[in-house]
Amino acid sequence: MEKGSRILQIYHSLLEKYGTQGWWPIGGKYHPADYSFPKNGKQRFEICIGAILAQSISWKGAEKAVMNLRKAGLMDAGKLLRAPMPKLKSAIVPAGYFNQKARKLKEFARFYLALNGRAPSREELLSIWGIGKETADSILLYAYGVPTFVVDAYARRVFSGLRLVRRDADYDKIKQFFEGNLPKDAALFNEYHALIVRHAKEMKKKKAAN
DNA sequence: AGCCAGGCTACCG
DNA sequence: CGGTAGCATGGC
Repeated sequence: MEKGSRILQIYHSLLEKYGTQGWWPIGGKYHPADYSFPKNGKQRFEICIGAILAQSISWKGAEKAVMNLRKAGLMDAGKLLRAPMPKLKSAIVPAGYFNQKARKLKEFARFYLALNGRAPSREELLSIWGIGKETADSILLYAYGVPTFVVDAYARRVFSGLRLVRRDADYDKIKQFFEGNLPKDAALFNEYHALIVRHAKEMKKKKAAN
């Protein structure tokens, strides 16, 4: 069997095994099998902020920081941009790296305002300080519904374990491998990414139990 | 009690 | 160029 053709099969078996995941919580709630988010600009901005806050930290911490920002009235590009640094930093403490992330949020807020409602390109996102490939792709897929595949450490681990990608393959190469062997469908990419993470976590649990 | 989480930048050789 | 220290917190 050719490697690429297994990609869709694996998706179906993961979906059968774990069911729909509802990867991105909106308003503190998960919405499995509903790919219609974001419903408005506020939700869209919040997903972008969450994507930045979630860098190299458990989602739990990022989520707490998102809640704090909302409570502080900062879940708005203009307000976030004008917020005093100490206030911003203290709100995002649970997400770790608060000095760096405060700057990242400000840089993103400025960029977001300048978009004036239009969708950004991947290039534009990558040009922002603090936004790398994975965060850019997460924003495109989850905040804008652009069918772009999000590669993360889990995808690398799972698929190099299956010998389908090289463990040291570069980000865009892995991304192309997925995108080139799947229908270009945002809902599918959304679910697949979530299933990969779910699967990786299940494997880890199993390993820990041994 | 250390390791690792839904990464990225800066700097080193 | 590729490799890696540094960034910070919290859960296990």
